[in-house]
Amino acid sequence: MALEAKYPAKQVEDRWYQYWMEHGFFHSEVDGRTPYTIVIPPPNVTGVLHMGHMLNNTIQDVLIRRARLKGYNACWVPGTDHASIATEAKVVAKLKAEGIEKGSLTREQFLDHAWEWTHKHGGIILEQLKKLGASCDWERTKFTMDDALSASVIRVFVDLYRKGEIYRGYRMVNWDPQAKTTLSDEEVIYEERQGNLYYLNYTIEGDSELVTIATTRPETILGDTAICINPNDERYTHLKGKRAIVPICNRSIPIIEDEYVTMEFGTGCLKVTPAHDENDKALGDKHQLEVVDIFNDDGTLNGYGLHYKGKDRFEVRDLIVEELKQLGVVSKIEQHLNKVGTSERTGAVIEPKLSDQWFLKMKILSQPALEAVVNNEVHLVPDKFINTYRHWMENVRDWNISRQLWWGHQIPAYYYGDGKDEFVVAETLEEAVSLAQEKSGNPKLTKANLTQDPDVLDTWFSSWLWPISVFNGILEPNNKEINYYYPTNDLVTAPEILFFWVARMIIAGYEYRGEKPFSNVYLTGIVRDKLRRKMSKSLGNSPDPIELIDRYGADGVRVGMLLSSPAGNDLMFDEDLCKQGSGFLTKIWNAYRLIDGWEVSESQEPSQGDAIAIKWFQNKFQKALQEIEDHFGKYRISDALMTTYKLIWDDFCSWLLEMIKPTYGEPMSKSTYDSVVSLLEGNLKILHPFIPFITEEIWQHLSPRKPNEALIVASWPVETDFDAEQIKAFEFASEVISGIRTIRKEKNLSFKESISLYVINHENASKNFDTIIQKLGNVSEIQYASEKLDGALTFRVKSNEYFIPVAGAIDVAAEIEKLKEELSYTEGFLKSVQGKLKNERFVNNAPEQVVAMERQKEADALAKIETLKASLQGLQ
RNA sequence: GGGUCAUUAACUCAGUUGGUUCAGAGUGUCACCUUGACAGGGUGGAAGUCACUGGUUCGAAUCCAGUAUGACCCACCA
Repeated sequence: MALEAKYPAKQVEDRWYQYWMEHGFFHSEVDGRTPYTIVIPPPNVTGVLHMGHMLNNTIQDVLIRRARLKGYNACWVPGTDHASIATEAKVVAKLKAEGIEKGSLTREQFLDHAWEWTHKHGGIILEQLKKLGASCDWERTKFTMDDALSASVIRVFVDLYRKGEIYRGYRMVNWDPQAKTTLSDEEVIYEERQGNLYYLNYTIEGDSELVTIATTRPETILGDTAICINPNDERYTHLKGKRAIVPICNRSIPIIEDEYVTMEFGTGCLKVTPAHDENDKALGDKHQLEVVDIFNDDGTLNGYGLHYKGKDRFEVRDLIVEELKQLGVVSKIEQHLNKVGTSERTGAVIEPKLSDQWFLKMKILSQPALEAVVNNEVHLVPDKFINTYRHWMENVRDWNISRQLWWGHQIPAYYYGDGKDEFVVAETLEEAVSLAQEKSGNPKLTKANLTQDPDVLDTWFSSWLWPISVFNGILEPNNKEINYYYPTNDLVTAPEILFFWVARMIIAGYEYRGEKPFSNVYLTGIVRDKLRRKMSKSLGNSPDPIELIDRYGADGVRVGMLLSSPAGNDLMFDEDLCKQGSGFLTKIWNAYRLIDGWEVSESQEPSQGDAIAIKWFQNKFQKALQEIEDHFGKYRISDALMTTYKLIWDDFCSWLLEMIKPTYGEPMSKSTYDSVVSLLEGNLKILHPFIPFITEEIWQHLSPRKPNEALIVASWPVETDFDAEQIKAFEFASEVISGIRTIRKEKNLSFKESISLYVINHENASKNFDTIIQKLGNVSEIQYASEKLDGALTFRVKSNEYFIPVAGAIDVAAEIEKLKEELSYTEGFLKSVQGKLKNERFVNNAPEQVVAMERQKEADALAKIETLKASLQGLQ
C-alpha cells in the first residue's frame, strides 16, 4: 500500500506511545547495567503544561532516550509538587467563588477540599507530558505529599532540629498579607516602583522647634518609636537628648543617635519604626526601643491605627498624607524611585513583620554544597552560573521554613504548656507525648494536652529532598534503589530556581547521602516570544503546547524547541520553528517513501557508483556520529540536532539517495537496497532521541520487529574510524558537480541534455567518483585530456580544469573577464601569503605547522596562476 | 550600589588553546528549475567595518583596558 505523502503524525504518535507503555520500555528496575537517572523537576500538581515545561522536558527526554539506546539502565522519575502556597491560593480562590471563606472551615475541612482539588487536577500535567513523548517511568510517579515522602520530610525536620540546625525564633520576616503567610527571602521579588518621599515635620517636645524627617511610608508613623540622627551631624547637635512628638497620635518618642543614618539622604533625619522595617528593628534592638506593630495580618491597621483602624495600609497612606497636610506637617513631597518587595506567588507587597517562625541554619550546612560546585563535582551548564551560585552560597542567610498555611507538611512540633516555649519535636504524636512528659516532668501529660504547631513547611523543604526521597533514601537509607540510582546524572531545570531548589538539593544531598544528588545541572533559558517578551498568561503570548502538538506533531514541536536553545540562553520561540520541525519530518518521511517504493531485484547488478556512494555515506555517518557525541558531551543539544539534521537532509537525502537512485522504471539491486536500509536504520537510531515517534514508525515499517526489537530499545550505532580522505575526495567531486550545475544554469542547459566533460587532471582527487559525477551531472562521458579544449565552457576546481564542449555561442569576452577576475584574486592572495612568508618574525615565531601551511598555499597559488594565465592566453 | 553575561548576515545562533584573501550554519530573502520521494522540493546567488576606541602581537571576531547598549542575578539606605 502506498504511503501518504504527508506524515500522519496524529495517528502515529498515540499508537506508539501506547506500544512503548504496554511493553514497559520506560520502566526501570535495578539490574547489573550502569544506571542513568534523571529526576523530573516536579511541576505544581495542579498546573498545566506551558512552554517552559515543553523545553525542559524535551531536553530530558532526549537525554534519557539517548542513554537508553546507549545501553544504560535509563530511569526518568516523574512526579508533582504539592506547591503549598500556590495550590492553597487556588483552592482558596475556588472556595471563595463558591461562597465559602477559608476562615469558616476547619483545617480538616479545608484539607478535604484541597485533596479533592488535587485529585481532580493532579494528573493533567503528567498526561500532557505523555503527549510530548516523555518516556518517564510512570510506575515510579511520586508526589511530594505521598506518605513516604511526607514521612521523609518530617524525619528530616526532626533530625535537623535535634542536630540544632533548626530553631524557632522571633524575627523580622517577609509577610504576605494576601496569603497571610511568611515567605522566604527567595520568594520575595523586588520591583522598582515610582513612589514619593514625604518630608514631615515633628515638633520637639517642650519646644516650638520642628525636626523634618523623610519617609516613603507615612502610614507607619503611628508605629514610630524614635527619631534617629547621625551623631556626627552638626545640623542636629542641638537635638541630642531631646524628644519629639509623633503627629496625629501625639506620642512622645526619643531622639537617638546612630552612625547608621546617612547624612546625605533626605534630611539626614530618620524616623524609626522597629515593627515594620528590618533596619529599624536593628536600630530598635540596639537602642532598646519600644516596638509598636500597627498592622493586622491582612495589611489593615489595628488599634494603633486610631481612626484608621480596619483600613488598608495603602488607603491609609493617602488618607494620612491628607490629614498631615491639613495639620501642616508636610513640608514637601518628592518623587522617589524605590524597590518594593512583592510576593512571588500573590504579587502582594511584602510587609516586614516580626513573628515567631522556624528557621534552618544555612551557614554550615551549605559548605559542602558550595565546594561541590566550585570544584566542579557538580557541574553547572553553562558554567557562568557558578559565580552566581557561589555568591549566593557565601551570603546565604537562615531559611525561614514555616508557613502560615494548611496545605503542606505540618510542622512536627507539639506544645504542651501555656506558652509557645514549651514544646517538643517528634516524628509521631506518641513519641511527642513521652518526650513532653519527660521534659515537663509531668507523667500525666496525654495526647489531649498537646497541640501541634499549626504551621506547615515551605514547599521547598520537601522538594529539596526530591532526588533522595523518590527512592525512599531518607526512611531507608540503605535500600537497593537509592544505592543504585543515586547520585542521579543530569538535572534539567530553569535558572530561576537555582537557589530555591538546586542549591538546596545539593545541600540535602551532602547532608543525607554524603554525596552530590546529580553530576550535571543543565540550566535552560526562559522561553520568550519573538519580541523577546517573556511568555505569560497575562500577555496572552504563550501558545498552548497541546495545540502545537496537534498542529505539528510532538516530534515537530520537539525539533522546534531544540533548534535554537543553547543551555542558559533564552529561547526566542516562534511557531515557524515548529513548522521547520514538521518540515523535517516530512523530509524524512518522504525519503522513506522513496526507499519503500523501490522495486528490488535480486538479479539486478549494483550500479558502478553504488558501492562507493555507500562507503562514502558510512564515512560521513561516522564523522557525524563523532560530532554528535562531542556536542552531547558539552550539552550542546541544538548543535547535536543540527548535525543530525544536516546529515539526514543534505548527505542522506540530497546526495546519497540521488547517487543510488535507479533510473526511472528500473529496479534496484538487492544488495544496494539492503545497504541503504541499514544506513537508514542507523539514521533512525541517532534521530530517535529527538523525534521518537516518526523514527519508531519508520523502523517498524521497514521490517517486522518483535517487541524487544523496537527502536526505543535498539542499540546506538557502533563508533568506528572513518576515512577522512574519502570524504575529502567526495567534497572535491561535489564541487565538480556544482561546477557543472552552475554552467548548466548560466547557459540554460537543461539537465535532460547530457554533456561531455573533459578534464585536465592536475590532481587526481576525485577520479573514484567519476561515475557519480556522470550520474548527477548527466555527463555521458568523462575524458582525461592533456590540453585545453577550444571553444568549450570551462570551470576549475582547485587546480583541475574542466571543459564542457557546447555547440554554439561561447562568450569569449565574458570568459576572459571571468578568468581575469580569478587571476587577480589569486594574485592578491599569493601576495598576502608571500608577504607573510617574507616576514622573518612570522617565520620565526609562528608554529611550524602554520608556516608549512602557508608554503603549501603559496605553491598552490603559483600553480593556479600558471594555469589561469595559460587559459587566458588560449582565449586571447 | 555590587556582580555576571552578552553585543558576529534581515532573524536565531556557531566560531574550540590568537594563524587562510572570502568569518560559518539554520531560517528568511532573490533568481531560476521542477508532472516519478518531498513546492513543507531542487539549483544558484546576494547579504557581515565581527558594538565602539585604544593596546598587546609577526598576526586579533578571538587576549587586555576603557566606552556604549542590552539582559539577568544579588543588595536593608529611610
